Amino acid sequence: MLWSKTFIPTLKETPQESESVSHQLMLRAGLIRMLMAGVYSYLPLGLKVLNNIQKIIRQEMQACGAAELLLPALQPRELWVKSGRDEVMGEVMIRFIDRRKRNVCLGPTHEEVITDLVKSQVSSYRQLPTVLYQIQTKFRDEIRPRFGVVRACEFIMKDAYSFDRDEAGLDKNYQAMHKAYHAIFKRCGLDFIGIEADSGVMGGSLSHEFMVPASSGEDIIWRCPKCKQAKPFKEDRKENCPECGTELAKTNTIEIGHIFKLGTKYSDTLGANFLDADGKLKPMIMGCYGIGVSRLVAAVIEQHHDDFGIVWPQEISPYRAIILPLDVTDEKIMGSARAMHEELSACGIEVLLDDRDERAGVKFKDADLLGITAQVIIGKEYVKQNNVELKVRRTQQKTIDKEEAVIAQLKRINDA
RNA sequence: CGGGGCGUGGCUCAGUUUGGCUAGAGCGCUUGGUUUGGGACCAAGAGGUCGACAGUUCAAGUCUGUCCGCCCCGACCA
Repeated sequence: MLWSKTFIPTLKETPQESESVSHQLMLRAGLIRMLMAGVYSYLPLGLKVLNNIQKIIRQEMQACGAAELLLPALQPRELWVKSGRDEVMGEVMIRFIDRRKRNVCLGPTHEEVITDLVKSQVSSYRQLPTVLYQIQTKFRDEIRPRFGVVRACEFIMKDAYSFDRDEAGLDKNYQAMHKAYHAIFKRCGLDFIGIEADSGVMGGSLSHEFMVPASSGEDIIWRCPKCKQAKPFKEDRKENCPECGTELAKTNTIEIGHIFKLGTKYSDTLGANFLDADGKLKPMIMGCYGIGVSRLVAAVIEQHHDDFGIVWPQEISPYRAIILPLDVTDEKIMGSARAMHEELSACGIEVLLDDRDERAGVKFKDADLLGITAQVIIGKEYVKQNNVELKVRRTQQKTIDKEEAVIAQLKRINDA
């Protein structure tokens, strides 16, 4: 991709509309722009990161046997009245009346819709378990949207739902999801904490939250600074670590995922029953599993940045590399840059070529700000010997090598 | 919703305390020239209902009132 053909409006100065690091960097690096409080546009670079995260999620969901589908965001309010959550959701759910005078709402989550769907299509124990998921936009009229994409009124969520014949089946699916979540967050380069939690409005017996330590985090967790194995706590119990006695440390965190054992809460209220082998009608045993996909982007940046900008973890970097020809009027430099761009693109490796007629300093600053994992710098002196520089964003270390060698190295990194 | 802060070209801000002539700066943008390895320099330009409405006044970016928007602290959550 050529820089001139995409849309990456970078900001030299920090916009005053933001206070958290991730929000500032997302604005400065041209990932997002605000339309109104809690509502954001994802620009090409932001969308690329989002897509990379979604790709990881899809792979791990598939690995644990979940099938992808897409449910409507526009829903009949009636379903929510039936489940009893029309009242529970209160002002958070956006409701309105359409031209046919139908009472509708924008889905803040999808337990009702999925249960209604599965109920109408599944009637036998032979069809269970069924595990479905979607990646979709949710609408929540938050009391106070903040930290940019971290608490937004319109955001992207991955939500999965399991339907089982019995508790044992639910246990199995719950464990599989728990494991998948670990895999997803690890691949996103996150340092995270799994913690047992309240089920809240979702209801049900057991739930786990996945928390990412970040200075701007809204949730506080207490954990032992010495032994990481020790169970973390959500409330201030003023206790010392049960393992080693050390005083617990306060950690600000962002919640990026939450999984629940719902049991029969929704199957009961919405009548999702199946006929079991013993000829008896029984309610399906449910679980639901959410990941805040757009919020994950912010969480990753909170953990992966330095004074110069974002430092993307390998797998979610919007591009594998950014090529920086330092003089676009120089035939040799541009020839080399284009050749590299073409060869890597031909191998399916996505690279960004900064073809802007800007001074070297501007390109260096922007490249560091964007945080793409590798930078290929092509300057006048090196290009004479067909050499280019490869800079690793994370370490800022540069190595000089032949063009072909750098291409080969980038291919190796991509395969890894 | 309660508490605090802010609103002036695309971005960052000065000017508001103490009202006064055609509303400023830096960055960005356009044109020309000189530059060219860490956000260059010179020159000439374009770009503004000073958040909105109402009021006070000879005169309002500046004073008063109402409203709107955004940010931060609390309850909610992925």
